[in-house]
Amino acid sequence: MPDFAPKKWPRQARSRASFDAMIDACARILRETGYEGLTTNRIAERAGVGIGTLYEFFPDKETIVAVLAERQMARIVERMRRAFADIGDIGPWRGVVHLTEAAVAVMAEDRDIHRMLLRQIPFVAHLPAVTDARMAMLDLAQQVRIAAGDRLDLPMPEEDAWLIAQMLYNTILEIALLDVPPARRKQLTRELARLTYRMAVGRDPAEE
Amino acid sequence: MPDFAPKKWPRQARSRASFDAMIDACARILRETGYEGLTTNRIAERAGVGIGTLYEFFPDKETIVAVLAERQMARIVERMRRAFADIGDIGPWRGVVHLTEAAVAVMAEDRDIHRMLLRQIPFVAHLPAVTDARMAMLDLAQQVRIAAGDRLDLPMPEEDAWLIAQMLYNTILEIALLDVPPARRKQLTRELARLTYRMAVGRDPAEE
Amino acid sequence: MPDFAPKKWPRQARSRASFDAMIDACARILRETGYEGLTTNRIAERAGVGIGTLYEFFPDKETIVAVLAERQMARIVERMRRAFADIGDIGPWRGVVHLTEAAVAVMAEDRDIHRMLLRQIPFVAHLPAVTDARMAMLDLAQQVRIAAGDRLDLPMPEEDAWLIAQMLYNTILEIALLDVPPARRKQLTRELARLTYRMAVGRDPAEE
Amino acid sequence: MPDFAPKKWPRQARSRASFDAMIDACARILRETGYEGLTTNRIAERAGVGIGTLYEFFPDKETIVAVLAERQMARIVERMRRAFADIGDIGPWRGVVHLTEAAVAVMAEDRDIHRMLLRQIPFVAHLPAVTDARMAMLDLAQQVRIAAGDRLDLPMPEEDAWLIAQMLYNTILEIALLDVPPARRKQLTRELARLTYRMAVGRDPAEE
DNA sequence: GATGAATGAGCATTCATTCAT
DNA sequence: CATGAATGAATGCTCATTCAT
Repeated sequence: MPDFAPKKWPRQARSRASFDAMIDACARILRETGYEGLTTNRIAERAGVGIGTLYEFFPDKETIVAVLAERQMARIVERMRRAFADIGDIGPWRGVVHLTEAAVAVMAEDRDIHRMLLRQIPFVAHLPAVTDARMAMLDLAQQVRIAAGDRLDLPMPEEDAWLIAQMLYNTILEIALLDVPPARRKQLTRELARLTYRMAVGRDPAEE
Repeated sequence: MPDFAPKKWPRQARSRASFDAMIDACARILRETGYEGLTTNRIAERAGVGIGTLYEFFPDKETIVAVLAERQMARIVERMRRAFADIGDIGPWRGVVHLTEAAVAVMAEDRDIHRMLLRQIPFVAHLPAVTDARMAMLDLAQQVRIAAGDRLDLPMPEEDAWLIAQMLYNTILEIALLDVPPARRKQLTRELARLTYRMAVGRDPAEE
Repeated sequence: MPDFAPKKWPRQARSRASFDAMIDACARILRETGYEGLTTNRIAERAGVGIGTLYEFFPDKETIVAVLAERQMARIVERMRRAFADIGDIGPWRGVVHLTEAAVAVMAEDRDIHRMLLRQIPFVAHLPAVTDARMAMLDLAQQVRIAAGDRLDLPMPEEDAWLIAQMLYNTILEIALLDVPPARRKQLTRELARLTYRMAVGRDPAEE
Repeated sequence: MPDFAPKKWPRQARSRASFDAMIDACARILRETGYEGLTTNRIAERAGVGIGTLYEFFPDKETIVAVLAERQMARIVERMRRAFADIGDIGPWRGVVHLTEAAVAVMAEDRDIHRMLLRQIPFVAHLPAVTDARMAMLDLAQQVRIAAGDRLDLPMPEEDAWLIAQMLYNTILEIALLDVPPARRKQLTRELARLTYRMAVGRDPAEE
């Protein structure tokens, strides 16, 4: 797996503007035409820079996509971090709901770009930034476990956490990409939280 | 969404051989070089037929992939059908385990091809044959519900079934594609069954 | 210049039916899709015969078109022959008008097919059948000369006849292919006859 | 009807050279092999540029031909303009002769290329540049009328002018494409002028 | 540092024609 | 006689990438 690193990072303001414009153009083209409409020449054109400049910063097309994906994932991770900070002592069940809702919300926000990135461009799923974010679901799973106090009595804690993380990641994404009204999405999200709680704790949440 | 139907189906033995050889060559090239190495000329060459013959049967490259995917999905569906027939009265918990194991087993069998098809070629996920198979997971979810003997008391049956189906499909695929020893895969599968049971029934299976 | 002769002419009724069906299919496809939509496979299909049968009769695609063109030209020539026979002693000016009108009428009748044949398929113009028909205009030019009694006093009779023939052929075709109401076409035709008369005789027709 | 415009016009000297080389290669190949031997790869090769460069400037093969045709037509129009300017007060009959001779001369000059362009490539006839040049014959027809000093007394001035223009355009082209010695061509041209004069004025030119 | 003209390997696809049955 | 499955040379065109300016 190549590492998809830019040839150089922008140092000065002007460079940074070009760099960002290219990432931005990439996102816009992706939204408008999908991955098969994405060409390096088009990116440069839409970014208002020469094609030569593009290759000054990026070694190849994939890297531009990778950087875009990393930025998106960073946004998601950041938002999740805040959500974790939020939960305080609102209680275990409400904590789970809050985290799940936060996750669905961030991914749903830039729905189109995430759909392209995560569903239409195979190599993106293998980007460290993405697999890391995915593995971050383990924390959520862990959280549920804690929420349950000491009652988590699954026989294979590690494996179960991994499985729950898989299920959460995929289903959160699935819900987030759904083209339905926000209310509907919230409904499904809550129900997903309940199922997650059941999985981890073995019974329904007492409260609510 | 085009319908990816062959221009014509083979009628005679000779045609059938060519047709199958092309589907087969497609699978082999996919395994060896991935989707970006798959070209119509290469398929024809590897199948030992002229490129013209390929276009005699298939209107384009995608359709060959689609037919390959359909065949694979048909194999899976068939195997699942047999698994459903198997369960008889082995009891609810063992039934769930049996079905989950069967699902993982079929998908794992042709692991490489399924990885390419379902993870590397975006449009395959939208093929009717694939979405149908995916929706068939609803049956498995339903089965778990029945296994629970009326004890299923989730507040939104339809939504919950959909969610469970999503989780099962994605996680089964995830496990099946894992490059681990069969024993490990079996372990994870069993654990997935347990989590599924918990989700649907709200408690651990009594027996085992 | 190849001679575009069929490999064999149909001898029996069944053959003749196939042969005609192919010529016919050729005309229909030409009308519907133009020359670039004309393929031998399509001709065979539309004619309801196997592609092999087509090549049993015709050595190549061009020959089919050539035979179609010949048939059309034969129709034209035949009609012109009748028109010549018609004129009798209706007087020189009316004779010229009659012949010109007849020519425009035949070509206009199958306007679409003639447009394709004579304007879209370059080699058709060089077919003997076509150049012959074209040269037949010399007769019409001659007729005008006779119509003028002995007053034709052009200095280069042969060259003038050739020039008049060129002008007549091209302009008759031009008028015939015009997509205008028949009345308009008739008007232009009459006017063409007048100009022709002027050219050949050097003054306007006395009668009318 | 597409508009056959280049994707971009050459701006710098180097571009201009490539551009012209391609148009030139197109003309050469046309002369040597006819339209069916004209392929984009061959044009690029003969022009000494990469095939990519060709598509940098032209969206498709047709457009190259169209630009070549436009250049040829421009040459013709320019020459005709000069011929019109020439006539001054040389008298009506000599004016007509001069214009007709000029028209035949320009077209005959690049005989081979015009034959290919105007007789072998159907779509060229429908190019604005060509239909415009054709309609310019109306001016010549008009000129003849003026030359006649008000004596033109045809009943349908507009229609007659159109008819005369058709006859002139087609016959001038016919004469120009003839593979005969220049003297012969001149002879026919003069005779054509005489016939035109007769048509328009109704009598032979007095002078000469 | 930025540019953009130039590149060319490579791809999907067509269609006239053959020949074994 | 008729067939139609099979052919493959050839075509138009794309696009990631380079490098001279």
